[in-house]
Amino acid sequence: MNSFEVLIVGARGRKKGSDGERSRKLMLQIAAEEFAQNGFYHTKVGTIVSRAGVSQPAFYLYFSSKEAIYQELIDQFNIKLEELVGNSRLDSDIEPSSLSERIEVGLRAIFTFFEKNQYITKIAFIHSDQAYKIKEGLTAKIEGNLRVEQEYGYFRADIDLSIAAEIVISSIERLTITQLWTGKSTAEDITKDMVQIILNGIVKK
Amino acid sequence: MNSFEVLIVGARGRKKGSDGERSRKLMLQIAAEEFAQNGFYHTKVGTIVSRAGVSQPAFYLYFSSKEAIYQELIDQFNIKLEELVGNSRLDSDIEPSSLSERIEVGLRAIFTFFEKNQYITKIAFIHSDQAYKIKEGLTAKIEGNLRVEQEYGYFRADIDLSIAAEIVISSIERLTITQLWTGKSTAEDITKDMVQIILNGIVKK
Amino acid sequence: MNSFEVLIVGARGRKKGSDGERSRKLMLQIAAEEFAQNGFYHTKVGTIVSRAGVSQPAFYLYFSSKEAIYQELIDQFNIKLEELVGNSRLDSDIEPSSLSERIEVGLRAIFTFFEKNQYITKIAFIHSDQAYKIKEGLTAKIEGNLRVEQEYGYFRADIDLSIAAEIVISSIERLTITQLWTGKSTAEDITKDMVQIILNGIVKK
Amino acid sequence: MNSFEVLIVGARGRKKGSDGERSRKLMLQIAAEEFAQNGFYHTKVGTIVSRAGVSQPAFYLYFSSKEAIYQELIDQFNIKLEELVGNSRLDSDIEPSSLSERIEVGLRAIFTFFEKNQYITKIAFIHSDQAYKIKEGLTAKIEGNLRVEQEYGYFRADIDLSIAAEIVISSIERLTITQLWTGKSTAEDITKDMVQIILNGIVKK
DNA sequence: CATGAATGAGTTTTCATTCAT
DNA sequence: AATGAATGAAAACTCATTCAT
Repeated sequence: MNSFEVLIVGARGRKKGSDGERSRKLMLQIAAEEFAQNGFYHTKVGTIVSRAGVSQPAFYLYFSSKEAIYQELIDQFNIKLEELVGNSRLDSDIEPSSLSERIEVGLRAIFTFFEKNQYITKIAFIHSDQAYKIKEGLTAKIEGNLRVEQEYGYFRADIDLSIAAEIVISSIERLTITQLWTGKSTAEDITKDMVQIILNGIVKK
Repeated sequence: MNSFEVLIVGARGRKKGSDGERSRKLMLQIAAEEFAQNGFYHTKVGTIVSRAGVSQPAFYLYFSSKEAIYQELIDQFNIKLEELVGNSRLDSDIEPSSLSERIEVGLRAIFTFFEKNQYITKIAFIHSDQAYKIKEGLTAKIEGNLRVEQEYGYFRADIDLSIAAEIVISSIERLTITQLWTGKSTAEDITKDMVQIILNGIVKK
Repeated sequence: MNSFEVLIVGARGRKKGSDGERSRKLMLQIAAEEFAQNGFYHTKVGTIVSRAGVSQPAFYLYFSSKEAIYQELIDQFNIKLEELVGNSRLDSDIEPSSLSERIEVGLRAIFTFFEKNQYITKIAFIHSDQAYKIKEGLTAKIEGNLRVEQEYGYFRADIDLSIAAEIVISSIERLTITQLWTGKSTAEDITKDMVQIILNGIVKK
Repeated sequence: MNSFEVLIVGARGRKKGSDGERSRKLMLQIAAEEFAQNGFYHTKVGTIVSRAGVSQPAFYLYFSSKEAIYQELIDQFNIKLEELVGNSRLDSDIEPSSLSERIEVGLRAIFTFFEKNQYITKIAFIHSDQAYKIKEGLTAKIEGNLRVEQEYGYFRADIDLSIAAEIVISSIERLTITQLWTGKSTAEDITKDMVQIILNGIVKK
């Protein structure tokens, strides 16, 4: 930045990066909403910028393409998800709490996360092309956790844990959509019901 | 008509399934493949017609719009699904066969159906806007069936059957995609594993 | 027509030209209605044939193009109009009837003609590109008639008869549309009112 | 900005009438000409933009559709016509000038207006679907004016003024087309001739 | 006489993206 | 940091017309 530019910026009294960063954040936010509600193709760059009150070129100042902003939202989701599940290391040192309680902790965390991040979850986890990969990763994680429990002898040995993990992940997805996001049920209740069924089954013993 | 023409006509089968009907069927078939593989927006009418070896206007001879042919494929799925589950009346007179066997019958039928109708299932059941409604209907059906079993005392009374039904439907969807369509597993095996887990849970008793 | 064709026709038992001629007439009729009501561009060949219950190629069996059938309707109008005004030779041998009566005869004939031939009048006289020419011809005719009367000393010498003729022709057109075709007035009444005004003016003397 | 650029900008008039506005005006102008000369259907958006030296999308930057720009021209005509006739309030206090002079003033104004606004007059007043309505409005206005004169005793009481108004309006239209726009006659002369005939008729007294 | 099937040649419209300033 | 103005490239759709039978 040469002295001339400094003068300009000084004259306009900009806090460094402030205005631009605000536009950028705003567009991301609006894009999340639009993509989540209308999907990638029905979301127009024009809609995003006009809702953000900026011009079309402003969009390309911050995002290289429509794909890019979409991807950025997916990345956002991935990072947050990583923060969530990366930490939940249910490995070897299993706590003394009851089995279902332990599992509920993780499940509830996911539901709560999906509840709080509805837009990007919808985009990344439900609709994007990468949803398959993301779910695959999460499934592997869950399968890993289940395997630990199995090795500890909590679970039956004749269960195909990859199938079990798929059931868990798909149930999370669907219950999030049909129960959580519709307000029909809370993260707490869904978690309880789900764990109950998956751990013990539905058959009367 | 000389003998050569006779051959041609014979080869083309002019009589059975008029030319028009053949073009129509062909386009539907190609469209199913394209929509399933590339989605609605990436599927171009131009691709469908060129693969079908006809001109663009020919498309509009048989379908009023791109949306219309898409919807027709969804309707096709819905009709076939209705034929499948409409008949599976798990009514009062429950047979003496074992519980899991009974349930497996229905589940296997669905997996087999999804296996045989991969394209339209992908379109209608996985990707279309109406997928939500379709699943809702199927979920209700499953919940109804479960409720009958519950009334017969086979299932625990404290289970939320709507949640159970959601778990079933979402598991079917996911396992179809990850196991069945990838060839990782057969309808038979998936059914067995799924029923095992959902009926009895994964916990060692 | 060779003997083979004769056989075919004979076999089908067709009265010569009957069927085809009927289709042709029917299409002309429908076309007249459609063109009059919706104009040239909004009238589709497809609409004409489907209303006539025939196939598209049948149209081209009788008319070489959409333009051609349109032109044929205009020609129809022109022929009929010619029959009408060609005869009305108000030349030298002027009858002893009163001036206005003489003029009314011609005018009433035109209004009645337009009333009976609404569709082709609308097409040829109001909307077609040739309307200008047709009106020009009719205007010249009227001017000719007026000139005869003028020479006989019935009309003022300082009147520009070409302007007068234009006023007559345009009034006929407009009153046909707004009074006659809407049913607001009859040919008889319009004629009287019009002649009254144009002969004597509206000023109180 | 160097002195050359200054020249250019000056030449292009960047400040006054922004570039966009200029493109818009230009397209409106060209469209008026095209629609007037070739009609709605033979006028292609492609012709307008290529004559304006811009790309097709530029058209849609300023007009939502081909219909829209057509309508805008009609609106333009209506507004201008309203300015013209809205003011011409022939109210109670009729001036001492002669009757024909009074009427000539209004008529001449219309002819002059049509002469100066040939394109939009052709479009809106002659060819558009709304021409009928527009003429209806103008006819009512004229009839109103005539009625005032009639009440003042200038006109005969036995005249159907709605018919008279129709004659006036249709004559204006026709004489505009055949005399004014062809250059055969001037607004001044046509007005005189028309008023003469309509006020006093063509009969020698 | 008649048609089922098909198409050439447009035409409007859309949208992400960029240029010049 | 920002934008007014513009566009390349496609896409869906239409319709008069014709071919083969």
